[in-house]
Amino acid sequence: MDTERSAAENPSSTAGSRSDNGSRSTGGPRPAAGPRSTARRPRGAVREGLIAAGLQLARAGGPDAVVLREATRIVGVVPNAAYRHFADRDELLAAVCAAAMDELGTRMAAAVAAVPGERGDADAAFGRMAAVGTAYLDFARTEPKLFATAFAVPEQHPYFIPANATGSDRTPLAQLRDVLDELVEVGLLDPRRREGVEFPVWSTVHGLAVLIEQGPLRAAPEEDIRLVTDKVLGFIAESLLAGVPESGA
Amino acid sequence: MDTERSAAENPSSTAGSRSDNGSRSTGGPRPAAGPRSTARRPRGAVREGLIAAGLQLARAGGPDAVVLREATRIVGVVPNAAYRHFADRDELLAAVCAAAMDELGTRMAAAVAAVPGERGDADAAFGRMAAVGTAYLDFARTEPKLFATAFAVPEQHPYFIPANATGSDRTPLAQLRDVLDELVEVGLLDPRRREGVEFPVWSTVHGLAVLIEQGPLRAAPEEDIRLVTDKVLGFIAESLLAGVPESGA
DNA sequence: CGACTAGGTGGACGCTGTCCACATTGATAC
DNA sequence: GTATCAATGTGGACAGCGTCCACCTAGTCG
Repeated sequence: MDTERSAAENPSSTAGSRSDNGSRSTGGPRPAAGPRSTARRPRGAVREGLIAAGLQLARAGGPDAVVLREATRIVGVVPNAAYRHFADRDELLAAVCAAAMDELGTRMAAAVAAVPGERGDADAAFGRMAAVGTAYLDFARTEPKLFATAFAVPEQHPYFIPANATGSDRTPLAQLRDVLDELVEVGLLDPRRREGVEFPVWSTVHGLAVLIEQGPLRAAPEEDIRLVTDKVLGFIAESLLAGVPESGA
Repeated sequence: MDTERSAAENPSSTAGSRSDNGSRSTGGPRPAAGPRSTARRPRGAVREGLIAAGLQLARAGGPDAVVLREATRIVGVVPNAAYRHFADRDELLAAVCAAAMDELGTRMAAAVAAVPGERGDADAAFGRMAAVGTAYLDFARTEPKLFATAFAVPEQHPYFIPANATGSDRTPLAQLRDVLDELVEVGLLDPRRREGVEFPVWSTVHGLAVLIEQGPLRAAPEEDIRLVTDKVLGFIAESLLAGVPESGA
């Protein structure tokens, strides 16, 4: 929540005693706390900082809270500085959305990795499928604004920016596909039903998350939410695994 | 680019052509065309007009395009006049969202009513279930911005405002429940699976609509969209109508 | 060493939501 | 019939926003 580079908390100085008056040089008594000098940060620092600041704003207030001027304020630069790194506010927002999506993917990957059992083990496969769905919903519930932001990419900007950064092979969809493949491998899912089945599953989980966090169900009491969630997840599992020879159990 | 704000400059106020102008011109130094009259429209006209204007803006640009000042401009009043009818912009937006949801419900009802066959007929029941889902998706596809608006109710404002206006007892959820009940009546859905099953179904259809219209699938080619849609709807139908094995689970 | 450029700065514009004080109306109380 | 009053419209103002323009500076490279 705290930015390491927030040295610019100076209170808005509307009619300020701006010390920028005199020319540079002269080794003047530059106030240490207000380094308003130009072009001194390491390369890419401002851009990274703006995205981080935008992410912080999005976490607190959703996509609409990603305000360009506020982000620059957090970073400690003047609003126009942002235009050296982003064409406009939408491009900044798109980068923030990508970062939010990345965080969703990271959390899902962590949840999946936390399920014990090697690949090939049926119980583990089932557990990982559950983990994928649960992590998705958990993210939506614990970080609702960030979840909304991940899916608030402005029009004209593509989803899943070919990120070279954190492994883009860990997008939510990729992870879902992986776990579905594993279900087939261990025999819990009929291979003939595999093709394209990620979309019904994704739609269901995503729809539930959206209805609960942003939709008509958002005001429902916690108990109802749990009931509905169980019903929906149970429906998916039942539908997916239907017609499979009961292995023990 | 704000410069392309464009459009909506037409002075066509949706409110009646009630010429309030001439009756009491104070004579002199007024621009003749100036709509300077005060408090003369029929009761509720401005409020209704603002909602209609907001709906029109939402249809074209989504919830963010519901700009208070623009709505007042369309109606032909000064911005502050809106504050006599709505506490703030969010309250106007909430009313517009309710109207958008109403339109969704109306279209669904029309689609359901268009399916021939009396209640009790299995084919008709199945057709109506399909109509509910298809109408939902059709609305999302033909009016994407309005669909987004229907689900963009500001926090603090409740969904499904108890509208006495257009028969809004036919909310999307109510219609879905109704058609599911009919499926049970005609024997297409196991009564034991009926309880709460509207939520998985709703989640799936809603999730699909959101993913396609606002989410990562929005840039997909039309053919893929159709493929995914068929897959998802098929999945629901199959899962719903499948004879349930006597597993209590 | 001088020129170029990436990246910072300040100022300004039009737009927005919202607050204030004021004006006019139609209805109602006397 | 007139005075009062709540409802409703008006005009002006403010801060905050995104964005454009002109300028300046630090570091790099020929």
